[in-house]
Amino acid sequence: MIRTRLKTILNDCFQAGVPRHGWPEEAASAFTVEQPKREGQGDLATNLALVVAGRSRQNPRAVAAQLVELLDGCPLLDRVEIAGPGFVNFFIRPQVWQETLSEIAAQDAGFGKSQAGAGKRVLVEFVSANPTGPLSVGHGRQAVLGDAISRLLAATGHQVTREYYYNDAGRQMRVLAQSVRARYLELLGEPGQFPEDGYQGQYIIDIARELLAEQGDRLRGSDDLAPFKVKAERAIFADINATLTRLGIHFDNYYNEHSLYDEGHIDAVVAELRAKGLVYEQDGAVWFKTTALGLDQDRVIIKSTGEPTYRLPDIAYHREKFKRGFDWLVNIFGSDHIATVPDVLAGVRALGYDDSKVTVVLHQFVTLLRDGKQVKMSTRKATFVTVDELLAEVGADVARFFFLMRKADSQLEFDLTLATQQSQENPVYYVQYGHARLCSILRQADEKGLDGPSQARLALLTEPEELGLLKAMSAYPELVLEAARELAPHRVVFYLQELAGQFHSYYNRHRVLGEDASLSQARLALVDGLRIVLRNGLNLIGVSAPESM
RNA sequence: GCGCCAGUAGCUCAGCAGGAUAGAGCAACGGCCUUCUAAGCCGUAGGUCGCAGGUUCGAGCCCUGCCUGGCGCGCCA
Repeated sequence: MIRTRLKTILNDCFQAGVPRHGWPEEAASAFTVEQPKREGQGDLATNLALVVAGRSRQNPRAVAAQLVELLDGCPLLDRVEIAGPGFVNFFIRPQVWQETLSEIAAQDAGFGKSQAGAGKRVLVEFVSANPTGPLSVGHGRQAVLGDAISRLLAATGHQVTREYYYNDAGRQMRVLAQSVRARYLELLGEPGQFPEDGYQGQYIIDIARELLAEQGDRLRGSDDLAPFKVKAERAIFADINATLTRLGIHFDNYYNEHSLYDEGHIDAVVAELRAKGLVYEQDGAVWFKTTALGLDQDRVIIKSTGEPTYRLPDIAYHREKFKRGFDWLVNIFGSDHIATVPDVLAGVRALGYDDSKVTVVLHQFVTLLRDGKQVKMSTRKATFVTVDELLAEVGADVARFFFLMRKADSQLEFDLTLATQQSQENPVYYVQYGHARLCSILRQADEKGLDGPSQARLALLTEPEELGLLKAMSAYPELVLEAARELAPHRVVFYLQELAGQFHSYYNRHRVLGEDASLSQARLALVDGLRIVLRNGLNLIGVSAPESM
């Protein structure tokens, strides 16, 4: 917040410096304002002089001196210093930090939100697991990541639609239906039908058992897979939705791949690509000439059996996303889908859409760790750990927090031993406990009949820890903007851990409710502000902010 | 063979559009509860940022090559 204000002021100074000192115009967007790492280097610092000097062969310290002169009389600043190779360090007046508390209190739940993405319609596609089985921990990571990214985008003013794309036709579902039928027949005393690549999980048997209860043995002789497919799809989708709900995730829309066929979009895409000379027949299959679009090999889009490969509906689906009027398409995929991305983007480009409006967030895999040892998982043997099993152990808050502790690019090691500890080692509770503590102080003040938080004497907040907290709180809106820009919710998680830590430290050193009534009121204002920021941050990642623990 | 991701403290990971003397949590060691919640705090120790070059005022971050691990390279999704 303060940083942004200072940046604005520096932009003005820069514009003044261009004619007056011959600063190079093109450096306008290159300089930054940051928090220095070390004590004594001010509250904020800029590399403006270094950037300007680097592009105009001037002495950086001389440019810094010119900047300092231009800044003369700035109301935010207590003093400025030129340091090192030409950094300009800013010492902000304490009052400026203290006043942020009034803004936080006034904005309350709105603090941290912005309109940076106003008017931008963005579609976030994630999970998109076909209904063949319960969600695995890998899906869990994706679900939480997609949801948190959606929250970040919404908090920055984007108009967000969360969408789940699925396919209930095709080979996978056929095998699923066959698996259910085999289990059904086994229950009727006819074993031996289980398909080679069938789904082996217990849930298939459960579905078969339900089917048996509902239908008796009347499906025994039929060759029709439809009843098995329909039953399995319904049961599994209900299960998936229940899991997502437990994780606190809802979708605005479920997009069925099949509708792309029904509405003729698949044929239309093929026709369009064919008209552009990007399609040809070979070996009985239809190929998409991706080599003409800069890729290293052509790809089959319709198999010789007449069935499209996943690629074709994927392209048609993206075409529909654009046609539905979205300005930005964000896809969250597991890294095993990496190979499909270039093909889809090529298809989008070939159809005349701007593929720079598609952002793909690829996340790496999840491994589970228990007692320092990796938990072995296999999809085929259905020995993978499901999100439901995970939730039964650790709960939604912990699951969400842990899934967001790493950036998407990093593999995520989920330490179950740490996650199940209801104690100090667990970072989730560390942050939540901070919030509960803050609420507790406010409660105590209320119960003791003390005067509540007051903005009247904020000037009393002069302890280094207090100013440190105010600075951190003031940085929250920028943090949200950056996390949204980078689609990186882990930034919020790290911020919260840091802020909670600063507060715990402050709490142990200074007393909020003390003898001095004015000081207590000012500190209560600080406490209330912290409560708001921690709560808003936790909301942003979908983790609850308990008022007591 | 090719593509993408990763390689930073014993372990798991941050490092914010190239910035100043590289950070956190866990584990280890030593302290702090008659006072607003000890699910907390304070302190100690811990590093050739995979390796080698390059770019520049400045590189963990950018470029090139190599090494290691993960994921892919299907008429599976």
